[in-house]
Amino acid sequence: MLGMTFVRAYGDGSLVRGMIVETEAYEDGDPACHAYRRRTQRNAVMFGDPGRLYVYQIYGMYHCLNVVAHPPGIPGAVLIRALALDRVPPGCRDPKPLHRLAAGPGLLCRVLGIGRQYNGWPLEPQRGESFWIEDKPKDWQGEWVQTTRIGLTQGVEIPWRWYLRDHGAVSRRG
DNA sequence: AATATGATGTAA
DNA sequence: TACATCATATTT
Repeated sequence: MLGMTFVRAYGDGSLVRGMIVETEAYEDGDPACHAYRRRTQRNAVMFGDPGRLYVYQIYGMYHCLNVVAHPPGIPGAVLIRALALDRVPPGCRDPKPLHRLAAGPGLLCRVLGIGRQYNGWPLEPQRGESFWIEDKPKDWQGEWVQTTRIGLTQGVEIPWRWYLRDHGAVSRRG
């Protein structure tokens, strides 16, 4: 998904695009995955159709955005950790430079107004508010770096974080 | 530059 | 009790 573009369409028809510059992956059998133990109300979307949004709240004040990645019945998702936005989203009051506005999973949800109301939403254009992902150009080139995931206490050693090398919108390097 | 802490809701 | 975070404060 690195290099692809996540698009947020608002009810008034305006769009904000963000190139995906940092991701993490979570799957069945992975102790850091919310679906590690069993299906619950919170993680149910991860057991459903791929290409839907899995949005959860974390630490009481942030949300994180994932894309369901496996066939129905097999939990797994990709956490979008950072986006390089093409413009300042409507209503944004964060004074940081554009390339830092979505540099982190909690930040990108906050600045794009993504909360649990979008849990389970399909990734496809539709009337009103919607979300989709656009492929990268055919000639697109980018070098990525693979590391361990951030903020975990379980599955710490699994190297399932990727980010675009030298991109300013990455939340942190290393 | 690295480390600590508080804000805060909800799932396990 | 722990947590897929972030901003701010404090210590190296």
